[in-house]
Amino acid sequence: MTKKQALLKAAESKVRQGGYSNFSFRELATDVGIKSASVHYHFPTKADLGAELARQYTETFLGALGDPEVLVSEGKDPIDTYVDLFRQALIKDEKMCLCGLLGAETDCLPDKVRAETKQFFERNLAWLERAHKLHKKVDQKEAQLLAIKTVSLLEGAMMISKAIDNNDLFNQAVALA
Amino acid sequence: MTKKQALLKAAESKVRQGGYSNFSFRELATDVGIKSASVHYHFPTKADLGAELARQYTETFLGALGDPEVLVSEGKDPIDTYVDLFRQALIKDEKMCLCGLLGAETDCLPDKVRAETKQFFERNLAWLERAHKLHKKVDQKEAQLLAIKTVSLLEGAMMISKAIDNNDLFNQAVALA
DNA sequence: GTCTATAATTTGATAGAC
DNA sequence: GTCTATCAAATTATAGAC
Repeated sequence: MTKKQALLKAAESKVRQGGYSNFSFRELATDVGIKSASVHYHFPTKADLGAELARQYTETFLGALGDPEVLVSEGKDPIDTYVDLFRQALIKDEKMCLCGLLGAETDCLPDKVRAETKQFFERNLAWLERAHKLHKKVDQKEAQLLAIKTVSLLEGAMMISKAIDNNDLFNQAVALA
Repeated sequence: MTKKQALLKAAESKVRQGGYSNFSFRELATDVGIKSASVHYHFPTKADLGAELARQYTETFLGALGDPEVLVSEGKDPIDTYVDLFRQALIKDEKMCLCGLLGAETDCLPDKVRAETKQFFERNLAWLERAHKLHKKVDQKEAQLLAIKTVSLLEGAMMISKAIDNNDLFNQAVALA
C-alpha cells in the first residue's frame, strides 16, 4: 500500500469514529511513520484529504455493491446485498458509515468535502432506486420512495446501534415486517 | 434567561451543526457576552457542559412529546406527534437532532456525554414502544421492533436530508406506505 | 460571577534543506 | 518524498484579583 493510501486508511478509521475534526495531520503522520509536514506533500490541505477520503469511500462502497442487474440475474435480492454491506460496516469495523457521520455534520464541512458526501447519498439513492424497480417491479415513483426509506433506515439504525452500543438493534431495525 | 441557559442554548446550536468538537468555551463566552474563564464557573469542564446539554435536550424533547396515553385519549396518533417533533427540529431549526449527531460520534465522547446520549435513545425507545402498543394494539415484542424502526428511520431521514440539502427527502422517508 | 493573565498543548500550514 | 524548524492561531483549563 502506498503512503497516500495508508494515510487515507488511517483517516477513515478516525473520521468514522469521531467525524471530520477527529483526525489531524500529525496523528495520521505518526500512524504511517512519517512527519506531519510530509502529509502536506500528498494532500495540500485537510479539506483535500477529506474530499479524497469521501470520494474513495463512495467508490469502494458502490464497487462492493456491484450491479443490481447482475445481482438480480443471479437470483439475489439486491436489497439484501445492500443491507449486508451496512451490517458488515457496523459489525466488522465497529464503526459508523463514513458519509453518515459526515452528512450529519454537513453544515460545518469544507465545500469540497460536503460535495463528495452529498454524492455518496445521491449515488446510493440511484442504486437503490434501480434495485427496487428490478426486484419488486414497482414504478419509478414508488422505487424512489423505497430508496429514500431504505437508506434512511440503515443510516439511522447504524447510528442508534452505536449510541446504545448494541448491534442487535441494527438487525431488529432492518428485519422485514 | 440565565447566563447558564444562554450558554447551553449557544452550545446546542453549534453541536447540532458540527458535533461535540464544534463549540469552544471562547465562542460560547463571546456569544453570551462574557469571557471564557467565566464559563468554567458554570461548567467546570467541557464534558460537564456537554453532558448537561444532552440531559436538558432529552428532557425538553420528551416533555414536548407529552404522554402517549393522553395523546391517544385525545384521539391523536402519538406516532404522528413523534414524527412532527422531528420534522420541526429539521425544518424550523434547520439542524440535526443533537443526540443523533452525538450518537454517531459516540466512540469519541467523554463518558458522561456518551451516557446522556444513550439515555436519550433509551427513553425515546421506551416512549415509542408504549405509543405503538397503545395505538396499533400490537404485542410487546412487535411494539419494540416498531419503536426501533421508527427512531432509526427518523434519525436517518434527518441525516440524509441534511446531507443532500433537501427537506423533501425527510417527508418522503416518513410518508406512510 | 466575572475578570485578567497565563500555562500547556494541539492544530493546519509553510519555508527550505536533503 | 521526507525532513527540521517554525509560525500563528486556537483550545481546555487554572490561579488569583475584584
